[in-house]
Amino acid sequence: MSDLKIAVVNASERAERQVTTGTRAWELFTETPDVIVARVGGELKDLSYELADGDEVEGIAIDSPDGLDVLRHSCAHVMAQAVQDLYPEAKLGIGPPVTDGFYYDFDVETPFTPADLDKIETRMRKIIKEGQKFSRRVTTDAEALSELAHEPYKVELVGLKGSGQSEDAAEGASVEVGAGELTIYDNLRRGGEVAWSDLCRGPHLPTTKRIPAFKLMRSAAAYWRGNEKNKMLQRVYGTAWPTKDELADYLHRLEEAEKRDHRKLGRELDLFSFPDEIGSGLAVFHPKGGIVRKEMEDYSRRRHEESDYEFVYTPHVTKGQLFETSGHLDWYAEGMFPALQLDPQGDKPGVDYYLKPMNCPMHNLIFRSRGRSYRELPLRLFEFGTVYRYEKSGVVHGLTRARGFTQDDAHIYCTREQMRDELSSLLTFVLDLLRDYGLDDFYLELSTKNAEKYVGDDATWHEATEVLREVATASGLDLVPDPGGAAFYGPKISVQARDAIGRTWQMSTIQLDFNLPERFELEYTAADGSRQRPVMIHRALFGSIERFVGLLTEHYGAAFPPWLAPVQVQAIPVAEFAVGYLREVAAQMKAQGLRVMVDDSDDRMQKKIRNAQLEKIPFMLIAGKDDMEAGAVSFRYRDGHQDNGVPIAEAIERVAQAVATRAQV
RNA sequence: GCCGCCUUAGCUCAGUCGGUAGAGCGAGUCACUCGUAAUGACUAGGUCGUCGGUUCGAUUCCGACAGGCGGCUCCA
Repeated sequence: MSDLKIAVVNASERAERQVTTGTRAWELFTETPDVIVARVGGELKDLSYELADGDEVEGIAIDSPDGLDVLRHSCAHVMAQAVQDLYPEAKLGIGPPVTDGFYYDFDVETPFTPADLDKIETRMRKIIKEGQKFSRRVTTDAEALSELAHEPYKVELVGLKGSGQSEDAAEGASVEVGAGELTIYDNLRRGGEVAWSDLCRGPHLPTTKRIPAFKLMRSAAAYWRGNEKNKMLQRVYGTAWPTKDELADYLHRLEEAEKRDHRKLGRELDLFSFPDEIGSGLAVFHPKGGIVRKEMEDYSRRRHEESDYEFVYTPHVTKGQLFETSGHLDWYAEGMFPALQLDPQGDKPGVDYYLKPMNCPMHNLIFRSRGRSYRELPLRLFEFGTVYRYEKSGVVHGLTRARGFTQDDAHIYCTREQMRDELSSLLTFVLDLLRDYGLDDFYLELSTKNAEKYVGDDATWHEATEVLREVATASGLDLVPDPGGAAFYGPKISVQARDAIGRTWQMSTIQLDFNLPERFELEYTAADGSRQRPVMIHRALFGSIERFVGLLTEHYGAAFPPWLAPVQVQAIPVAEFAVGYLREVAAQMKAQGLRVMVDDSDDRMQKKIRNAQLEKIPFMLIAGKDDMEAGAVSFRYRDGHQDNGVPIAEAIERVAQAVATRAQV
């Protein structure tokens, strides 16, 4: 038996240790029970890993990002074991950790019901209680293939690994088969008996008992290897946490998110609806939602005016020829509503008209309507343009994924020399405007050329991409690369925003287009009299106004800041005698353009307060005898705090000020 | 588009093991006039998503379709 020199490291310290041959990683962490795996030389290893000379070992706690992944991955294994215990015919797909949880895919005859999930969960608790050991075993492709002969999907993964394709086999497949050696994990009962085995790269928790808290969430179908041509498997989603409290917090967060659902709030607060009679994915805005939307649009319009955009209007339908020129019918016909055929003559087909899926072809026609000079550039054409896309039935979702929506769309035509300044000021413009709507947590994504699918020459792509990268970097925001993510016609930056409860939404896109200027043969006359092709930039800030209304509804939980609130002030008389007095005050506020309602219903005051509270109105203005005698009013805010006896003029000023500064109250 | 689940009053939901339905909120009327989250009483409101099948009889069972929800795929 010889001695090994190893080092135990963590973020702040490094300790050299001598241990004997055969020492296992767990022996280094007996004092730190929250360590569940070890990182050795950059790779995560089971705690049963046998140390080698020179190893640098870091204990990974269960509540660290890597630790959580291991916990959830192990929990997925326990679930798969439970499923195969209960349904022996179930074939295993893959079972990786995901954000906040895990899933495992199964091929079963009949899909799981909620009652099945309860049974599986009960079985899992039993397995966890047994404290089965996750035991790693190295195997060969041939051995694995024979051992897993009854698991067709695992066999397929082993085959893909052999051909070096495991990385793109499926999202999550790399947790089953890695690039290196092939391993199987046996779950051992106390006596050493093998309870269950699964092809897996690991690492895992030491035992099933180390799963402190979990819950199965739902089952749904998913295509094998994410390809819709493949068979549908049944996917069971679960979540797992280092403590029961964290599980409870997580479930609470989901509940809170549900309360903010814009579809629910839209109905409750009478903002918008989706009448079946109109069709799936097509919204109508009610008066109150109309105010939110109009305020958003009005402010956006004003800012665009200040930034030298010119406003254009274009129709919603057009002859198919336009979309042949633009290429939309080649590339996106499936996503467009079918053609309307006009004026068929006997057996001769008529002319096909299409609802527009994008505004750019129309804007190009405006550019092309007469000769353009370099003196006009950059030319910025802006439109709230309503477009229609035939979204597949399963993806339509409230205002966020609709079949008819309005883009705050602009196309900027500039010279190649102007491109850099234009993009730079554009990004600033975009971020400033989003901030004015109350979003302030952003990062950027740079989508670059897909080598398989693109038009235009490499030099242009390179230049444009680098300009986008410089502009993005200069913003100081995090920049996430999205290699190969660009559309075929040009690279783009997209702005991602985090909302009040930490969810990210893709917001604005700024996209170069090398395709349409060619297809439409756009030209301007340069200073030297030559004809030049302009650079074309597509940009939308909200993407879709409907979606942005939905996003802000969820961001604010419908408690909009006063400037966006459908009703800014609800005036509530203590009793009927105060109605006239409040009408007087309300009239003065209305004269300043404020949105005020006087609740003169015969409800009791308490009920009126409750109603205004439920409607999330920013200012309640209450008056009774005391206020009337003092020429004052009393404020009550959404958080319940009060400010009594405020002189009328001061009260009006307070509200007007909040609206003017777009403050939240 | 694919898989599963769901659809009863304006909203949220009970209910009918096959014999045409009920609550709360909301709406309307009346009474009450009250200082910070629900005053009381009464009234109206449903061809139980649509169409077809089984049945003496279907809101209930079966099928198709539409719409919704959760995922998957997709998102110019």
